[in-house]
Amino acid sequence: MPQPLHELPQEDRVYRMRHSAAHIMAEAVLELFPGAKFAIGPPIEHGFYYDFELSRPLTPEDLGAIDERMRATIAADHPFVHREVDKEEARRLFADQPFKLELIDGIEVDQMSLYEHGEFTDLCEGPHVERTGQVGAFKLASVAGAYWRGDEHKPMLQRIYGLLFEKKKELKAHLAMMEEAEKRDHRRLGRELELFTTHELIGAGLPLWLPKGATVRRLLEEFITELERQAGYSHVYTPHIAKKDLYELSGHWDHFKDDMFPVMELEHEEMVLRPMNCPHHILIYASKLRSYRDLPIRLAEMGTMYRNERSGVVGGLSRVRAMTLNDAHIFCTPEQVKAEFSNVMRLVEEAYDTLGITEYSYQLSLRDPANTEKYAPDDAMWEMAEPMLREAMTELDLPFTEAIGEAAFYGPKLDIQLRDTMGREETFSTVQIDFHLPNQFDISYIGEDGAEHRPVIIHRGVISTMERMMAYLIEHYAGAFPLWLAPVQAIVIPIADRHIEYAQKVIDDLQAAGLRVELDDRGERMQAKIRDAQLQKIPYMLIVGDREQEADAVAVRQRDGANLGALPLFQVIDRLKDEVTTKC
RNA sequence: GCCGGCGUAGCUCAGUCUGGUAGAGCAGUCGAUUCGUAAUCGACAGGUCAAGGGUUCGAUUCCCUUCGCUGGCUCCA
Repeated sequence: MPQPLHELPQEDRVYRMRHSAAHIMAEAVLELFPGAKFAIGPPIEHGFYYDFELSRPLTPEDLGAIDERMRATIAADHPFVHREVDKEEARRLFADQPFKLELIDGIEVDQMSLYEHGEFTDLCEGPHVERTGQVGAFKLASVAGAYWRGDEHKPMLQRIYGLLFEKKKELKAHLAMMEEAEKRDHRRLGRELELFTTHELIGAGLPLWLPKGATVRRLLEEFITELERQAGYSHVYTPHIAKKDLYELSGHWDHFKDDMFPVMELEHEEMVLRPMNCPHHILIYASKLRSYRDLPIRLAEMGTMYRNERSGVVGGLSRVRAMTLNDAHIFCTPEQVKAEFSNVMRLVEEAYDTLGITEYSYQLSLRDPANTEKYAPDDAMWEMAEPMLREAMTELDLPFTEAIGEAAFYGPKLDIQLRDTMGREETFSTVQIDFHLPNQFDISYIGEDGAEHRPVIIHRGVISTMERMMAYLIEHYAGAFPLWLAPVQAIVIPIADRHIEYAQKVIDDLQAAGLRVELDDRGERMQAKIRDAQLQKIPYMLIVGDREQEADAVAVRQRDGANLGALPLFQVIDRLKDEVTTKC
């Protein structure tokens, strides 16, 4: 006897509701589009989807009609009935459903599990709710294209996404949360706060950093560069282009060509924009004879590179075609790999801690053994590098998941994943163990024994690309950067024109103390100036009127609305400088 | 790259379905106001309706192409 729905844990109940709603939606689509072919429809985070092949594209208006049919099914409160048939029977039942037939052929056992409600039957493992009336609160969200079985060489189907929660209140809360998330979308705040912009004439994925955004970026770069300097890195500069031959040697041309901009023909050579910085750094390593005493050598650079991302994926700052990576390559002996790896992880933790990044996950990105042509062909290398990373993570006692097929072409990676406000996951930090490129470039060091040895390269990016980190931080702080990162740290607001002279003196003192300040000397009322400063998310508003002028003071209002009242100017300067130093 | 959706002033959006060359708020400029913790008042200015082509007596509106933005899919820092 199955357990009644209400006795199940909440997680299981919602899972069943989402799964069942997908069936109900498929039924509605089949009714409205006779002859529709349906593929798969699983529950997902926050809801469900179902993929269909239809005679015409779905419009947002179709969603209304589908929604209505679904509600009728829910009101009818049909029971979900489970039964099992053999393959032959299943093939007969789904004779006009090619996707289902393909699924049936792919199942090992002969027992086919079916779920029915009303007139609708689906090939499905379950489990489901008991009756259609139990599916909870849902809303059809969007239509999208999706490849059959996630393979871009297979036909593209139409996917309908739905949101579903057990209670209406939860659905409403989720919708409100999404609305809030939209307000912190870095593309929107980037425009409102004048951080970056784009222009058609420059091109997709090629953002322009405005003065305020550039200030934040420069501070980030200075921050990480200083951390690296303390951690024993040497910073270098290298050009953004090189001969194509360089990338033929490295293997990029073979494995990464599709992501590179087309070749530029010069008189006698072919040049390319670099898609990665490693070859340049390797040639710096190779520029002189190295001794084991020199290792590890840690070469770092804000490395700007160019990738010909497919047009459908670029957008905002998080996916661009010109990007600057907080890059470094550590050349070390095999014995030093683990220690260097844990040093990098410590650096990541320290950087994240200061930037206020607390939610992230570790992903061990491995090659896909079933698809080895995507990767450097040296099996022995992979068999050595992958366990090395796994062991290092275990020794550091850090939890991680493993992702098959996510490795770089030259080696496995440890990726650190963050989620944006809309819940999309992206790689930020990455640490890669590379035994491949040292061979390609035939680099070496002289060991204690006087013989040549092959170094290992650790590729690592700590705070990702400036673009992606900026996108993350804008959303993370909702544009309200902590004082040390704020492009404008304080704005001085004179109440009337007769206070401008004193306000200018306040500005001078603040600037002399190294603070980034602005003067609002517009002929507006103080309230309007406060409102504008508030919308610009400036951390401190320093208001000066007769009383402050008299006392060599400023009235301090914080971005969160707190009014600290009049304080002596020198005291405010100390307070701000202190807050900048502690980066909190 | 693929499947949808969208592109009207710097920004947010009316108007497009039912073709007759555009309107608001905010921002901007100018003037008045000189004000005590989230929007002072008034005037002015601002648009080859993304670009190109087609249909039409006539296209912002209908059709096609390109570009850009956007939600997904695939791919990735």
